[in-house]
Amino acid sequence: MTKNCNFIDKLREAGLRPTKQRVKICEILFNREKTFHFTINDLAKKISEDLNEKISLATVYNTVHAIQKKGYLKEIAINSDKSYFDTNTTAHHHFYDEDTHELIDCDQSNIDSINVKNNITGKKINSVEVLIKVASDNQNHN
Amino acid sequence: MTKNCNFIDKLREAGLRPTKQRVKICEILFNREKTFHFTINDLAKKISEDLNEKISLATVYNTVHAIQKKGYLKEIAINSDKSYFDTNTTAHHHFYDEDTHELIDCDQSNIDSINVKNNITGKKINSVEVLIKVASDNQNHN
DNA sequence: TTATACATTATAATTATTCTAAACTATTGA
DNA sequence: TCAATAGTTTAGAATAATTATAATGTATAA
Ligand SMILES: [Mn+2]
Ligand SMILES: [Mn+2]
Ligand SMILES: [Zn+2]
Ligand SMILES: [Zn+2]
Repeated sequence: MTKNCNFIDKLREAGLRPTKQRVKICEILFNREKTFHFTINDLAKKISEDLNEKISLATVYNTVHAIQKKGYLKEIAINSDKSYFDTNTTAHHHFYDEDTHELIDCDQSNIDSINVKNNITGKKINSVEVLIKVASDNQNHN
Repeated sequence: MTKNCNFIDKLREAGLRPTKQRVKICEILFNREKTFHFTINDLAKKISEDLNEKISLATVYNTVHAIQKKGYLKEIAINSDKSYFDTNTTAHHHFYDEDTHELIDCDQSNIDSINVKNNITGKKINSVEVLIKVASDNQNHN
């Protein structure tokens, strides 16, 4: 998923037409070693930095959502200001740095597996995820 | 915190002038047996139902944020559409019903205490909370 | 190659939230 | 008691993220 291969086939397999814009966005998102946590704004900024041509904001939204619906991106709820997306689509936990507003993956081995003893009746569990909010150690002591 | 007492003293203790609007909002929020999870919109709707007089939306926002800053309300990040607030300010986990968009407290005894083995260097942990997303058992099987 | 379905785009609309500034009210301390 | 003051409420404007619209452009199947 993070190899420098062509995304034309990948997109096609997902039933998404491999347009220039989609291929470029996939390159940015998936041609990397590490997980990428981003907001639409982060991505749009990265596009305009990396690219000579521009991609309209509507297309960035459309493409990210299309890729997400196919299961290649995960949306993470951190605050109500904006949506965060994650190229790591596996079930995993996060650190959220309240100083930098940065999301950091928390290795599964870092937290023992969570057992929910009693679930809501008639419902099935879709995900169980931990959010660890961290901040600088030297805070202002009023 | 959930007794039918006067909120005039409570607000005053918190350094908030006990205005008519604030007292009314506190009654709605805290004069109840169970935890209340709500969005600003939920609360505004409840106010207009319960009350003959109206409270402006700006005041609802102002008041909820003022109460939250004093530590009597907690903000919960569930999705990026809107903010959720919680009258239960203790550290606790949640179920989120993706069908009804309802937040439900998860009893601490329902999940064994979570131990984060390795924290981010130079940061302190402010909270560790679990979000369990649930949905109806009988989903559409395409 | 051509028709068609799908995608991109600029721009408008929507929604949650915050800001502004004027009118109002609770509190303080003469 | 009662102004002076500081804080509060309010309608409405502004902002910011996101979604909708509709015209134009492009990928693909036949
Ligand atoms: Mn927010
Ligand atoms: Mn949204
Ligand atoms: Zn992640
Ligand atoms: Zn709760």
